[in-house]
Amino acid sequence: MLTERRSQLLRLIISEYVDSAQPVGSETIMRRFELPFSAATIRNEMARLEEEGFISHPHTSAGRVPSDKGYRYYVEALMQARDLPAEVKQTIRHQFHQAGREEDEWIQLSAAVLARAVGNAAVVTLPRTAESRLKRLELVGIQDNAALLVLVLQQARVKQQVLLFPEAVEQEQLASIANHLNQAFSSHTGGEIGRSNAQLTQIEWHVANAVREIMEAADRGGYDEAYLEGVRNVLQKPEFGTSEKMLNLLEVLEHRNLARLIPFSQIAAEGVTVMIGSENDRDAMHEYSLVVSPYGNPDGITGAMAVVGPTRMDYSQTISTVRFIAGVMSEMLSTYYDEDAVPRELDQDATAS
Amino acid sequence: MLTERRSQLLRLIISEYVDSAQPVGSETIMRRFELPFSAATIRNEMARLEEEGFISHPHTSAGRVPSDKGYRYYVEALMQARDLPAEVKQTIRHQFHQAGREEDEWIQLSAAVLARAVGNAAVVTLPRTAESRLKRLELVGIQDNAALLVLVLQQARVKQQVLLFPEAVEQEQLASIANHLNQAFSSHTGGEIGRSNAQLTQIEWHVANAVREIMEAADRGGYDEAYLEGVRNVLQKPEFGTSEKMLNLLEVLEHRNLARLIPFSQIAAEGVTVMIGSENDRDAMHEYSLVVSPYGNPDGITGAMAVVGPTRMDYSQTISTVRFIAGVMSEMLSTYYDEDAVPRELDQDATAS
DNA sequence: GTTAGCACTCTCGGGTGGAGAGTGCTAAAA
DNA sequence: TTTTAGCACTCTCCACCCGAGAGTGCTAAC
Repeated sequence: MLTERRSQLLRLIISEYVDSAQPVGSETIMRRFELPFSAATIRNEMARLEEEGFISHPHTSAGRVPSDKGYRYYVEALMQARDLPAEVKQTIRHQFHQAGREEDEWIQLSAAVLARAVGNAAVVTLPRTAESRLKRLELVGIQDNAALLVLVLQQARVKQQVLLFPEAVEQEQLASIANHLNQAFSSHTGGEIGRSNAQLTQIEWHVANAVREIMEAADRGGYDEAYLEGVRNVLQKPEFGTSEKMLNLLEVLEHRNLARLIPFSQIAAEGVTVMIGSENDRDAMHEYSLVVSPYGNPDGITGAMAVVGPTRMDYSQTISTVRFIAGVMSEMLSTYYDEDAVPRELDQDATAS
Repeated sequence: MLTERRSQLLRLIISEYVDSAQPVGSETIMRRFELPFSAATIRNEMARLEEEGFISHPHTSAGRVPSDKGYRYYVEALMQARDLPAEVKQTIRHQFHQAGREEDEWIQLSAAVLARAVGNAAVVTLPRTAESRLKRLELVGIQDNAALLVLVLQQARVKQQVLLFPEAVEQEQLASIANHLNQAFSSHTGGEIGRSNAQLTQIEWHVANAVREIMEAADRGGYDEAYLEGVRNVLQKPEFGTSEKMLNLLEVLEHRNLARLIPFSQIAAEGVTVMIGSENDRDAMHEYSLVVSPYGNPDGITGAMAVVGPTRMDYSQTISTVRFIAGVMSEMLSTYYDEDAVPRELDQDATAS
């Protein structure tokens, strides 16, 4: 494909450009890396690299800049995937140990940790199952004709909604409704609840309907919810000289778009996927790269995390970091939320204080 | 204080500057408003207004720009507080009716609605009580030695946390623990739970301790949580020509700082408070104004909402909008969450289907 | 008190011109 | 055949200047 020397040269160009954000010239690179041949030779090689599309010229008399194809070749063939240093791992783990109490909180924390570790923006979706199942529901009266409906779904997700009744309902009656519905619908999916023909009073049917709606919305929502951190990391980079470019990026990272940012259909079921510049279908992303990884149990509860930054990024370090953090999160997920992590049968042996 | 004519002139200058974002000159304003005196007269008046600090000069030969003091005078004395047009109110109300199911969701929605209505950024804090009281707790097993603790607090707030036990605990036992703790602690505050000397088993004590921690964290957290929308509205305004200024604003609006943005100690308990530029203690806010209002029941559950934008903003329209939306939200809050809205006694008369 | 006239000040945009960086080509050296 | 030195050429960037335009402040007349 490429001669050894040209490969190495490409590697150096990328490394230098990632550092300096300046187009790199033949002279510069020769001095910087004390290469054993002259600038002229490098110019010849660069001309070839450019012919083949690995680097390009912003304008005639400027240095060279890696193209998307160049970065792609680098990621596939040149980059050595080095492991993170032990102390970095330690630091990251430590930050996770201060994780908040609620799921939302620690997902958000993970986005912040990732963003800081790679110096770019990070998006982390909430972990989801294919179809949620009801574990328990609870009705708590808050007014004569209003109650808070709390659903506990599998994998420790909690949903809540205020229900209004056409007439006053007493606390006792709420308890009995909850009781009945728990018996009827425990471990059912939203769809199953809809199709069920359990005997229900009118008011129970009203509640069951709300339960179904919430669960279906949760499933439909799927990866809608995600946390974004570190936008300022990206915006501070030299590529954002003009406020126009900043606004563009901010538009891409709008709250409403976050979930669409991650191309779920195109990422591997496991491991890190890299999408460089125009490899991404979305036009607005053509100047940015995405380093994505799913996390969680491959056939259970999963989410995805992504680093977003200019195509000029340290892919090696970013990939290692994403891989590591995805691992840590998968671990935490099975420790805390995965019901299959420890077989249920062990229950029998257990004693309680 | 100011002669009538100077007042009116100030009003026109502000109105023109808010529109155009350009320093306004004597000629411009004369032509624009067809004033019955000449530019020279206006220049004389402007010189006086400047002497007294209501307007200023960016540089010698530029037009005039309102100062913070000028805006302040405008807000106090010149601005007519006009009501929002009925159809705008209707539109806003309509947007609220599509409100989400969970409290977080509709607070976030309200921030988006406010931001759009005023064309600036908006921050809305979650509504809080002074001290939360436990309404009900629930333990749902998710692994042999882990359970999800769900707390329902007054005002329909829900908190959740995964609890790990030193040994396996069966579902029945969880139910009995929950039962016992519900009896002991229902309608208690976190502090009261801590001081209680109820008879508890070791594992119950473990759970009660977690409950206390969560509740105290929730109270301490207070206004920590807030939603921000419409940053791009602000960033698109002409005052943000340089990316530097954009970064400054983004820093102020960082997620972690949101709650500190609202100077709770300095806002009125009711009605709209306006803080213009350097009236705000925070240096970073000297170029921005804040239009703040609390919402909710004055002595019950309350939150605050604020509009953030450059000092050059349409104060009249912004104030009206904030006032109106705060009203709508207070209304919704008492409809859905305020337990005192309808006296409990009515319960007696109610019948249920 | 108001106005016209006018000199003055400052910004902004366009144009110019050199410095600097880097290229591509050619011809000689290895 | 590959590598290198030399050199003309190109393009950007920055500093500088200049004139147009907008607006002011002052003065003197109405």
